[in-house]
Amino acid sequence: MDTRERLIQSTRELLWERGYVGMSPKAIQERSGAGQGSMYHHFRGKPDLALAAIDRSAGEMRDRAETAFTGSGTVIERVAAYLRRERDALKGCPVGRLTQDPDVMADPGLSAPIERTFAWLTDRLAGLLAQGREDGELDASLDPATTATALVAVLQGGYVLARAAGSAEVYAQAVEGALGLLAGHVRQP
Amino acid sequence: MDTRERLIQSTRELLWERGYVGMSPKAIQERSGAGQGSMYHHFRGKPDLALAAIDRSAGEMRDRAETAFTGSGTVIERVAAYLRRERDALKGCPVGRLTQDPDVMADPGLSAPIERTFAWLTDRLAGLLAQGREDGELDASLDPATTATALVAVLQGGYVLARAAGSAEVYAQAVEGALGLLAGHVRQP
DNA sequence: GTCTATAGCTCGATAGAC
DNA sequence: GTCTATCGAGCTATAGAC
Repeated sequence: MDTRERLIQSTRELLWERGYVGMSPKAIQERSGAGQGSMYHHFRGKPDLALAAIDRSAGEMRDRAETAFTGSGTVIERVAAYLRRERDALKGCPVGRLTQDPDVMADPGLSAPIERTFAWLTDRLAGLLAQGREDGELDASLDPATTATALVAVLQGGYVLARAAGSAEVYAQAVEGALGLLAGHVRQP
Repeated sequence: MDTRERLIQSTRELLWERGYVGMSPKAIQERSGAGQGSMYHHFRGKPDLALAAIDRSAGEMRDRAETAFTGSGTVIERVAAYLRRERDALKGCPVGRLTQDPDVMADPGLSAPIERTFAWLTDRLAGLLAQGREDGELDASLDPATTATALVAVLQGGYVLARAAGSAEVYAQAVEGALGLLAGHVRQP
């Protein structure tokens, strides 16, 4: 891995662990093994480096979701697979956590990829639910858009509750609760 | 409002807006109008002041929830009233947002009130759902504990999505999606 | 109780040698 | 490309006068 790549990876880790306000250029340098001059040669500064890191994390999050959504099985099975996918619940969502960072949200360049990622995710999931409704797999009364938003919110809130409790199990409970609620809208074949 | 109280209120605001790592004693002093010496006379330092602020915010959050839970109406009505209660969605949850703060979670004294608050909230809501099930208002298939966790997660995640989208409306959509899912488990009278 | 002064450190960035 | 030196500002806290 070259220096530029190591800088991006270290920044991704630090943004995940400490957020933007809690992350210093010095910490990035120490973790990546790059020197001061090296960092400022490859990137204009902290915001520039953070943007590269955020773009990378957002792209990865999107790719993983798409993999689950395009998997095999019924709509409900694919949604369940996405929700139950293995996650490091105690670390939180590397993208979602940045919405709590004042300096990230104050910078339109940094907040835009976050906004796009969640807009895409919610829309994609809503499309999947709409398809399940058309196929007769899901109740006609189920609203795809609000339901999709609620499901994504369960994941993001699950991280919050897991961290609050200091237990990844709480995340799993939130997911099972959501799937239990969803089960009431699945039509029996 | 005396100086000590102004310090606590200013700290609550800053923790809400910027989190613990993003909040400096200097900012607290400027917002509260208290001087350096004054702040360190009333509190031992930043962690001590933050603890007082967190305790206050957690207590308020608990009181508001309890008010909704003990209101009039069926269980579903009270749960809906709690979920739909007016909130400043774009500001996020003053307690939940602290779970993303590395320095808060690294300090057991600061994280304990957060853990207690969410444990209480989830348990209280689970008890309400259990009662609704006993009363025949809710489906017997609904698990109170996981459902309660999912509902609290929808709120916490709703804040995340609202901030990501820059729109309080997204929070409302998450709530309506959750209530729509819950509706499938309400027994018709 | 509140003030000012000061400490020692880190922040985010720039400069210029190699 | 990477290094070291340096900058001005802000950080969290302590000291001691009033």
